[in-house]
Amino acid sequence: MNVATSIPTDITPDGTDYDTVRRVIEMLTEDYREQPSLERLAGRLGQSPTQLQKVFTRWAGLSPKAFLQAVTLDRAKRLLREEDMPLLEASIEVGLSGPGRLHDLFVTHEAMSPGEWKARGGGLTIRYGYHPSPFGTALVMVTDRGLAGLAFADPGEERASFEDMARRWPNAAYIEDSAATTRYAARIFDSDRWSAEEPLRIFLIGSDFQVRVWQALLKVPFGKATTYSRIADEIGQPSASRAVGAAVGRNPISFVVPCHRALGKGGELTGYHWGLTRKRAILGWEAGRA
DNA sequence: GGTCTGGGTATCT
DNA sequence: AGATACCCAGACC
Repeated sequence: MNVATSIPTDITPDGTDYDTVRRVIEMLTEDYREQPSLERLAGRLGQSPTQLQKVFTRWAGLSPKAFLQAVTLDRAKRLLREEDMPLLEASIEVGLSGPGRLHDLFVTHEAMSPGEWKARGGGLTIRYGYHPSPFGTALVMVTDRGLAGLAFADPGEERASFEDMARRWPNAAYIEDSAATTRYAARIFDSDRWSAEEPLRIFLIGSDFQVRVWQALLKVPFGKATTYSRIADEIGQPSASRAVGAAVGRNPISFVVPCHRALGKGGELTGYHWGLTRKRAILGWEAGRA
C-alpha cells in the first residue's frame, strides 16, 4: 500500500515546526565556525528573524542560542559529572517475563521470552501508523501487549523507516492501522499525559542482552544523561561498553526508551540511529523542559 | 590516528 | 548446535 497517502498533513503550511527546527540545528552545528546570526538563518529558510525565533522557542522552550549552549560538549560533560545516577539502586531483574515497573514517569514494560525472540516476531501482529511528532514524522508500532516500536522519518523517508523496523521482526504480520496507534502517539509526545497511575505499556522485543541494556536506559531520568560504559557497569558487564553501544543503537522504541540520553564517556554525542541532528533536537527539547 | 574490545548477527557446516 | 567472519551509537593509548 502507499505509505505516503496515510501520513497526516503537516501542522504548518510550510512543514512542521520540527522541519524548521531541524534545519536550524543543522545550520548551527554544521556551520558552527561561522556561528550564523539569526538574520542569516532566517534568510536561508525564507522566514523573518522574529518569526523564526518564535517558532524555535515555542518548540524548544529555549532560544536558538540557548539551545546551542544546551547541547554543547561542556554542558554534556557537566550533566554527566553532576548526575549521580539512581541507576546504582539494586540490580536489574534478569527475568524476561512478567511486567515490571521501571520508569519513574510512566512506563511499565514486558519483555519477550527467549523462545519468542527466536521466532523473530513469528505469531505477532503489529499495527502501525504515522503521526506528527515534535521530532518529525513518527512511526508507531503496537501489539496487544503494548507499544513495541517507535521510529522517526524525515520527509520522504517514511517507507525506509518502516522497512528498518520491519527487518527487526521479519516474521511478524504488519497491518497499517493508524486508528490503533494514534492514542499512543498522542500520549507519548504530550508530557502532560504522562502519569504513574496509568503507565504506558511497552513491549520490549529483543535478545536478553539488549533488553537488559534498554531496561538500564529506562532508569535514566528525563533531562539527564548517562554513558555507554556506565550502562555496561550497571548490567554487570563492565567491559562490554562497546556491545552496549550496539544494543543501544538497536533500541526499537526510541524516545520512550531514551537512547538519546546515552553519550560517550567524554560527553560527545557519538551516534544516533535516527540522525545526530535528531539526537541534538531531543536533548535540547528536554533541556528546555527539565 | 591505531588497536583492542564484547556481543549480535548472518552464514556456513 | 557449533564455527567463523564481519559489524558497531566505545574506550584507551
